[in-house]
Formats: sequence, C-alpha cells, structure tokens
Amino acid sequence: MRIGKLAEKSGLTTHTLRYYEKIGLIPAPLRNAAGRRDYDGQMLVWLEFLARMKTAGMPIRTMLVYARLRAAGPVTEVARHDLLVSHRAVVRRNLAALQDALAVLDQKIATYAAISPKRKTDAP
Amino acid sequence: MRIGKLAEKSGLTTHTLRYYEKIGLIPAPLRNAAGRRDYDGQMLVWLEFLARMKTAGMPIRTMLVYARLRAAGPVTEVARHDLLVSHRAVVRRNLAALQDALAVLDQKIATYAAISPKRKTDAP
DNA sequence: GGTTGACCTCGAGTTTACTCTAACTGGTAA
DNA sequence: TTACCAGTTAGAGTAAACTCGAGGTCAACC
Repeated sequence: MRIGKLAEKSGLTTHTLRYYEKIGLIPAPLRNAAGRRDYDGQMLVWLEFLARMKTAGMPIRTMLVYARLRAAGPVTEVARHDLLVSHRAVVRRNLAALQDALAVLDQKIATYAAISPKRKTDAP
Repeated sequence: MRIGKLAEKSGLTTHTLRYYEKIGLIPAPLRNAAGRRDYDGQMLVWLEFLARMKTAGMPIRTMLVYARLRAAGPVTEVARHDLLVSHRAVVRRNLAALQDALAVLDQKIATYAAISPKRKTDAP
C-alpha cells in the first residue's frame, strides 16, 4: 500500500504520515523499485491504536516511549503494561473532569433556559 | 485583591492573568493608587467558569465569543444559551470518545496482564 | 535610608503537533 | 511524447496557549 492509500484509510494526511515516520512514531516502511514507501496492513492497525491513544489524551512523547518499547520486543511487556496502566489513570481523571464540566454546562444552560424559555433545542 | 492573590486562588500564574486580560478574556480591573490591578471577588467566579470550559475542551476563541456576549448584557442571553448548547454537544462527543479509548486501554492492559501476570496493580 | 518583594509594561521565546512549500522524479494515460 | 499525478526530500511556517525576561516602579519593613 502506498502512502496516499494509507492516508485515506487512516484519516491522516501524507504529510502527517511522513512526520510520524520522521519522529519515530511509525517504523520506516520498505520502498518499492521507484523509491516510494510501501506499507503493509499492520501499519494501519498500529495507526488506529495511536489514534485511540491520541483521543485518550496521550501526548506524542508518551506514544514514542511506547513505540520504542514495542520495537524492543517482548522483554518490555511489563514496562508497556505499566505505561498503559499509568495512562489509564490519567484518562479516568480526564473523564471525571469532563463529566463535571458537562454538569456545569447543563446547569448553566438550564438557568439561561429559565430566564428566556424561547426554544426547545435541548435533548433528553 | 491584587494579582498575586488572584493567581494563588485561581491556580493560574500572574503572567497568565495578564495574558487573559490582554486578549480580552477577563475585563481589565480597576487600579489602586500605585497603579496595580485590584480585582473583586466576581473575577474569581468568572475564572472558575473559564477553567471549567477549558476542561470541557472549549478553545479560547470560543470563550472570547462568550465573554463578549456577556459583556454586551442581557440582550445576548439567547445567543449565549445557544453557544453553550452547541458546545455541550462537543463535550458529549468527547466524552463518548474518551470512554471508547478507555475501553481500548482496558482491553490492551488485560492482554498484557494475561501474558505476564506479574503484578496486581490494577484497581477495581 | 536602603533593600526586599510584589507589581508594572512590552516584546520575545517556547511547546505541541502538525502543515505547507519548493524543487524534483517516476509511472501512466491520451 | 507530452501532460499529469503521486510520490520524494529538506526545511520553513503555523496555530494555540501560554511562559519568560528585561528593565523599571513603589510601598513597607529593618
């Protein structure tokens, strides 16, 4: 698979894919006869995982640590486990903070609705 | 209240408070005889609201829109309501995505734990 | 009366994560 | 064969949100 196809499938741009390669977040793929990058299906799986971790608020430098551990083979499984557990704690805190903020929003919206009950845009 | 005290209470730095003032996110406070900023208690309430909105992923430019509407008085209440409702939709999506990411993390952690069940660090 | 410590302004610098440009090459379709 | 499109590199530029530094003022304590 060439870079354009992978970009399309992953939802990233070709620029971003080369950038990820440059910083070591994805391994450098093989090249075809013309010198173009030739990715295999596993790369998409890895990119999807990265996208999840990004959604989970993991900064690139942490993903890099994980990527390097992964590249170092099965010896690093405990370290990877620990890294994920530690990030899970972060995600749980963020989740709680977001739920809090949502409650504040709900409340604020309710007061505005009470002041001027003009519309019925509010869901459930 | 001078800027150092407000910084302490709000958890921001004095640099950040002046920056917020410069971009119009907080109103310019009165000055004392010596030309120093003198904040009232309402400022802290506003800053706490802004902090919540920040946690909720609202970018500063959106907070600015809200701040300007607020400054324009009660005529803008409907617009403010709508802005919050629209951001609430964003928060709900982010919340769902974060929950998804948490599930992926949980699963990944479980596979690592299965491979090498060395520790019992995982909470409930 | 001197020296802290908190405050002032203005402007430059930093971090994160891309995003884009320029100049070039290689394979394919008309 | 010419035009075009996808790809290549190195390096510069961007946006968001701060963050810091230089050089100065001012009131209060010792």
